[in-house]
Amino acid sequence: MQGLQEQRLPPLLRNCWIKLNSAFQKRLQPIGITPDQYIVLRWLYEKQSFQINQSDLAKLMFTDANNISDLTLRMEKANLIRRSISASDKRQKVLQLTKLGESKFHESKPIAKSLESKVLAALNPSEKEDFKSLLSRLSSFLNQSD
Amino acid sequence: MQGLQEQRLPPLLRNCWIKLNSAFQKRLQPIGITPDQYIVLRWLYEKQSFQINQSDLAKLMFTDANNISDLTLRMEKANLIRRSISASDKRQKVLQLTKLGESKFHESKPIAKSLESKVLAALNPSEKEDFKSLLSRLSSFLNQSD
DNA sequence: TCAAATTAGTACTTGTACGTAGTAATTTGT
DNA sequence: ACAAATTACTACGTACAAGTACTAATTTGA
Repeated sequence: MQGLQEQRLPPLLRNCWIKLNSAFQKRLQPIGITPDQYIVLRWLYEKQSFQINQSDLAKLMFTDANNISDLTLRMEKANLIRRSISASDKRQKVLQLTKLGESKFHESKPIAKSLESKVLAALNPSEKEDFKSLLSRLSSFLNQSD
Repeated sequence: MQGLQEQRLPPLLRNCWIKLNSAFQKRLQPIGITPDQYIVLRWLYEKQSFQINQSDLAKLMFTDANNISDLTLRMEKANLIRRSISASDKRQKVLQLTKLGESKFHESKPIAKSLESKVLAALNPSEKEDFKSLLSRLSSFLNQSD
């Protein structure tokens, strides 16, 4: 009962994403954060000079308010971020890194980089660009066209 | 606060997979099954002449015994499949489509096909092949190299 | 042959995706 | 100015990914 080599696009995409995410998750385990939490830390670090609220973060991460609400609640409990009511709009919660969050981000960043390099090493330089560009087009297409 | 156009491989992969899966999920909603359940129905239909147990299915779907255990339990409750103890090895559960499962598979198949065509329409014919071949190589690489 | 290792499946936990429905704050339109 | 619409966030439910720990059945090896 060996698995056939799967040729269809959806299972190929699924498998690439799940395995990549899982590899990252394993590598982050000693640090005690998850891949999604790393992405939050990265965005908050890169956007430090802006006031980022949960709805901004949802857009940046191509997800929705529900997921961000859960995710940021878990991260607040883990003392990775602070959530404070915005002065200008009391509906909004402004997100900021804590010291712990920032330090875990710096610990994690080389892990993320090295995994990405490792994966891209499976492709030669021109293939890398082709692949990213195809993924990028597909991603835009899927984001607009439901 | 507009989202930057993301360039890194992992978020691109993540977004493609999640949006594709979500589009499929929406289209399957009237039928009352999920994308993963569709894949199970498809494998059981294609492998009808073999005895497929949960561990076989886990390999075919590149997942593990835990997920298959949950998934097949839900599908058994929904009367989409039957799970019977194997005569030759009492640890194994042999999986079979029910009438309902087979009928929902036939209803879903055109939906799956049309979504795949729609997505591939974002790429021209040579790009399609390149893309699948790159995904396929990445998938193999990730499956072996942890 | 019989104890040890392996295999098949389940139970439980945490994190995430996504749907619906809800509250509270803010903006819009007349 | 004020009712209606919109926006920001939360609560709750189901499905799924992945880890650990467990039972029971089968295979192995000295």
